[in-house]
Amino acid sequence: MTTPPQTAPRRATITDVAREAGTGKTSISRYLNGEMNVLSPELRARIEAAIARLDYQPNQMARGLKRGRNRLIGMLLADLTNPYTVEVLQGVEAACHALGLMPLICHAANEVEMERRYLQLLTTYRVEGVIVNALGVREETLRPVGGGGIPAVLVDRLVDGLSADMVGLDNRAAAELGTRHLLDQGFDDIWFVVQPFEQVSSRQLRELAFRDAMQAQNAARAHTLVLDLADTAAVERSLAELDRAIEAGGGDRVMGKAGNQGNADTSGTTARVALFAANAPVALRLALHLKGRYGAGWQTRVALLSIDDPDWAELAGITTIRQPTYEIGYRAVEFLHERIEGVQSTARDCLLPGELIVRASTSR
Amino acid sequence: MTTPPQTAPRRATITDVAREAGTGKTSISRYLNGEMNVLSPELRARIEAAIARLDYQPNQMARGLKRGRNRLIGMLLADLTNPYTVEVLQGVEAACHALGLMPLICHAANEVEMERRYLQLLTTYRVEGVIVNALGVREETLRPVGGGGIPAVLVDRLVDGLSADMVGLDNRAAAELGTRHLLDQGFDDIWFVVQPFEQVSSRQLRELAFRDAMQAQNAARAHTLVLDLADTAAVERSLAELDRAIEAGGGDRVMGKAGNQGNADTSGTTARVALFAANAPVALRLALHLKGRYGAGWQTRVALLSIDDPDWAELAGITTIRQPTYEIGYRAVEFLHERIEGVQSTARDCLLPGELIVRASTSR
DNA sequence: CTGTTAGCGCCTTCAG
DNA sequence: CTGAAGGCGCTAACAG
Repeated sequence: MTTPPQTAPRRATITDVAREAGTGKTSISRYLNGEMNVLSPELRARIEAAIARLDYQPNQMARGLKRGRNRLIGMLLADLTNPYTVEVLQGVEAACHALGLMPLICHAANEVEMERRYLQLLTTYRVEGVIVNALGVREETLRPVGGGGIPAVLVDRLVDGLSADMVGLDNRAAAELGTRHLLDQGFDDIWFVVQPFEQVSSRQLRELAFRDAMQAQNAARAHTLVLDLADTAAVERSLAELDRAIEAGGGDRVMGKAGNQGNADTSGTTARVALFAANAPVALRLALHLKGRYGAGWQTRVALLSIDDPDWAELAGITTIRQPTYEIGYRAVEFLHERIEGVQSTARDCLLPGELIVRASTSR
Repeated sequence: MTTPPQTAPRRATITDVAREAGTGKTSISRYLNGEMNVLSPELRARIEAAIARLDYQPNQMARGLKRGRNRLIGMLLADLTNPYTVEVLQGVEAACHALGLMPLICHAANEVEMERRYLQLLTTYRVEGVIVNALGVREETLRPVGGGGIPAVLVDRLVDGLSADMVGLDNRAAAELGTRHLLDQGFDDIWFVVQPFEQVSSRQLRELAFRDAMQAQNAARAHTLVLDLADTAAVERSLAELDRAIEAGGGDRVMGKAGNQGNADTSGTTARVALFAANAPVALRLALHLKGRYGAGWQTRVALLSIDDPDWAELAGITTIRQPTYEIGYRAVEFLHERIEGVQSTARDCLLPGELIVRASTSR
């Protein structure tokens, strides 16, 4: 109760504490680092008191400078607007917490240039490692990091030419799961809608797996539609194409595979159309459009399934494939931590399964 | 020149660059700090070359240690799951970027204990200032920060007993705007739904302003319902209460004000019920419930208006009051920056207006 | 214009 | 068990 804090009192340093405790800096340092067995209980008590009295808190920067590790790791995020990202982040934070790491979160807001700059900034702060979930990072961009000795772990997407640990959804299995569900429900004209592929490997993988799954099932009508959310005009055109297909009850374009084998199929009869969104942002855009066109009950008119399970999915009644986001984040940090501690194995992949959540939109 | 650096090539230091450029460290430092007018073009060129050759990047930690400022600011966030938070963050990042600051983002995930710990951690990293959007931070918790000389700016909520700059929505005006809109649309039995007030001043302010607005309009039926999203059972009970009110077409509880003055009111006739959500998380919970109970077209059955404008609002067709989130974040950083630069004025408030966005749910 | 000399706050030998 | 001395990478006076 005797602490009238008055004028911006310079924060106490280790020297202050040493003086206050009537000892040398070394002992304070030892205390801070938990080397209790090397301190007499008496000294230890004095130090404790001094620290409390001065409200001393060791300067992480100085410690980092000295021993070369500051417990900071970089977390480069392409898009915090995507619920997926936030969820992954929760796992990252939990793991960091458990491992005594501090994540430096950088949000590139879908701008490749930003990503580059942040990456550079991170090295400047001498982070011990980096977790990357970026849009356009190429091998060269990551050179100063992955190459320069700073360990890196990729989340959700690979970087071509870079060999690093990666953790994310098992895209192939997820796309198969979704496709099969739609086919099982009797949909036979499926449109896979995805953002421009760019450097994002997961988009490519999902689309590829979708096509493969369709082919494996001898399903005739597999379409892929690229939706560039950043380009309004392009979006309009793409959606118009979709409308035509939906309203024709099938549409005449058939991209998926070549031949329809013996399987009973629906050629001739009206096809049942379903939309397969590659992720939540796409799904939202589609839902908005469908609602505008078919009204409140659009879910019963056209089937929509999406990878990602944003909080509004339940509200909109769309079927989803939920990613184990928390675990993805957690594992990423664990991987990174191992690398920081010196593990040298070749690049590892950790592919986690998604979970199908069926809702009104696809259950007749 | 002896051993080609093969394993984890230690990052180049200023000393390395000096040697490489055949000069002293001081000149390098001068170069780094842009004191070009004090360097001969010749030397400058040599330095430039050396830096490029060594891929040198100054160590921010060391710089910070030396000059006492590391350009780091703390950003304490109560809930990244709330779109509001992410939007504010975008403004923060933009401003930081413009001012050469680096935000250290800490996500407390609605846990008061986490907030305390992060705040402490931030001081440990010697951040130059802190932007706080927390759930349960009280004056004492912020003592090591606001009191200990580190400037702090509050976002969206005040901290009792602490005098610091604050920026956020003009809650009173927003609540009035919403209330008036509902009344104008002919709703006369309005339920304000809000999370437990706890230490969150904005929740209290909104509720208070709502009641005041109702009273000013001589509107008889003003109710306040507290929805504790963290407590499933409690939520169920609260929602059941709401259902009763909605289905009675009015309900018998009247909490708002005491007397109904001369104004024409609806007593006797069936009242038109409307729900006023204090923020997006509440609105989402309400929407989910209403959809479950009244089906896809629930928006036409019961009116829902919410402060906050999450991306699914358009999809759900609910009326909202959009906050100037980006600007809130931007201003917060500007305030903080001024404080860091030494501005000493008394605590300032920056209240920004919200914007009403009318959608199906409240427009008959 | 340029280099030398001290530290910033802390940790780490290395002698007591 | 304890303390003194040196240095991490960088900047900030002072000399030249």
